[in-house]
Amino acid sequence: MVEHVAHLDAVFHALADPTRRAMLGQLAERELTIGELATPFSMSFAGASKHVRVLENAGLVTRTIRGRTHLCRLEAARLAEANAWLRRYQRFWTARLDTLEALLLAEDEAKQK
Amino acid sequence: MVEHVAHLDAVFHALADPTRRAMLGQLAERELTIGELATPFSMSFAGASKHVRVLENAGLVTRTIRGRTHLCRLEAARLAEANAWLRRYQRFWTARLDTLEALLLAEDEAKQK
DNA sequence: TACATGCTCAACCATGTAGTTAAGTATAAG
DNA sequence: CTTATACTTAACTACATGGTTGAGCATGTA
Repeated sequence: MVEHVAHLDAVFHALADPTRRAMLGQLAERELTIGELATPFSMSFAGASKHVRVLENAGLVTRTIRGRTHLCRLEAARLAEANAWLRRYQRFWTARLDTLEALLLAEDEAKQK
Repeated sequence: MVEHVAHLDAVFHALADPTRRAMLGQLAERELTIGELATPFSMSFAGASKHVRVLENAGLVTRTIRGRTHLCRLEAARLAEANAWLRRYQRFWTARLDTLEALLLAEDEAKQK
């Protein structure tokens, strides 16, 4: 919980682009190759490839090279970090989730006993 | 839930900088002037002011001009939008919060009766 | 009135980003 | 062996970003 800071820079930057968010949306359905990720967008192949690279560098996507195709998979851990950061502010927009958080903490304590 | 897309660009971009995230952290404690927001950082006043402008443009901060000082307040609605976007991926990193989500839904249904 | 304070704006610099095209590499298929 | 496919890399353009300094504009204060 200390060098996550650099992660957050990369993750939030990666998420700050609609093309990349859409790519993650696709990857939430199933693993896709670079080509499959590129086709929905009116953009050169190389351009899409660069977006994938950004997602990869942010740790949001992992790549498995299989022959000449590169299979991409959604990697959620860094999304969880971003979510964890945001959760610190949840009390500002709703009290409901505070209750849930309390439930979680209680659950954790129960487990630790 | 349709032109939120542009919001998300701005919000995630604003969050992709450690200085700005730290500023939000300060604003979570209490309202602060631009000067107060600037002092913790080894950066010119004008530089800090520009960061605040970015937060403001992203809708994360509102400003109240009071005499010659500008009071800044955290505005959480856009953070909530970002969180809502992330929540769509929660199932990928934990099952626990799915349960909580189910609880919330059940709660909502109970209230609607 | 004069001066200090809080902040913005404009101009500038260095670097980064998003996109392109073109060429190169490796793998699969004929 | 030859060609098509999947992808990367490099070079380039245009523009955004993060930072600076210096000037300017209100608003307090003496």
